[in-house]
Amino acid sequence: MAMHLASMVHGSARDREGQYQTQHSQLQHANYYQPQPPQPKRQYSTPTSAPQHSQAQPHTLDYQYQRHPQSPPSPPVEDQKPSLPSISSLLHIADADKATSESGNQSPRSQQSSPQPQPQTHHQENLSQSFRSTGSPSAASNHSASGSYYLGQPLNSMEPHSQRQHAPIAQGVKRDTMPPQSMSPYNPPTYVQSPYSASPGASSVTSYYSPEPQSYPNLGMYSQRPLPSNFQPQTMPLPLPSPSANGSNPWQHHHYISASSQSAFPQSQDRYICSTCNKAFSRPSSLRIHSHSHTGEKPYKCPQPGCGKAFSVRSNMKRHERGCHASSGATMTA
DNA sequence: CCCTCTGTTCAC
DNA sequence: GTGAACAGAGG
Repeated sequence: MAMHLASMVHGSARDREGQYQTQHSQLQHANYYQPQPPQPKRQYSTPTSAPQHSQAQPHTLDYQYQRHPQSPPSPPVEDQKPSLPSISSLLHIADADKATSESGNQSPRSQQSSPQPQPQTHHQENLSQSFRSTGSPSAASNHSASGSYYLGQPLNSMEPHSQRQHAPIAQGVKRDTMPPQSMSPYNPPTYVQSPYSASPGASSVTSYYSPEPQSYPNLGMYSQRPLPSNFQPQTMPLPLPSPSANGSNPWQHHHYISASSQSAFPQSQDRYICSTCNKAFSRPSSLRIHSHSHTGEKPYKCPQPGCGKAFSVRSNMKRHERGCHASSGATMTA
């Protein structure tokens, strides 16, 4: 797959000008599709789902979608983990004044490299990541091991259509307690690099697609649970506990579900839960697409010149083309 | 086995 | 006409 992506990335973007269907390539090309650049006005806003983004796509939430639930992008904070204070600084400190207790905070330079507002952020990050990982504190330190997405975005926008047909699980769980701030582990401040290809792991991981102009809200937004839809979410130690404070990890004792138990449940069940609306999906990709409804992301733009419409779902865009530009465009190769 | 992509279908 | 979810196909 990786190679596949890679190949796509290579010769795609321009190859299919008419198809603009290389999301993969998008990650490399900031302008994924926009055959026609001039589209100053917003086509429309989605009143239903994304109240806030009406103003602009650049959302507050970043969504770095990593394709591997189990190997999320190593957050920059981790990457650029506060390196130990340089010896010189230490010396300096010891020498001059320890009172400053520089050691207490991040090394000065680490801050510059990773604009981490406060250590807390890091904490919460781990927290949000870990709590669903498996409850294993160790997982917290390296959430990459866990396979969990979490869709936790500031928007409280509940699903407009409210769980269309199934709202199996999580319904009972109240995430509202989740403060937006704590929700986005990887906040924009964390990445200052280009919004595109924001995925920190882009370098190493085949961070395939990051079409949106704004970096992905990231996995922080999603939660993948190894649990069946019928499994009660009560185990979810979500919000409140501020374990980091006292060191006693709440997750520690709360066991999710044993492997054996897991096997008991069909894995095909909805395992990916949108933390925003608690809707469950059986596929990560579905969840990702779904997330667009919350974020208002519309990565797929109608290639037809003059038509600035954008869609969050590719097939919808295609359909739009067929329907609206069938006669005019016919750019569709297929 | 898991994932993404695409087309289809439903609901508004 | 469009948003959104599902299911099948393909990798």
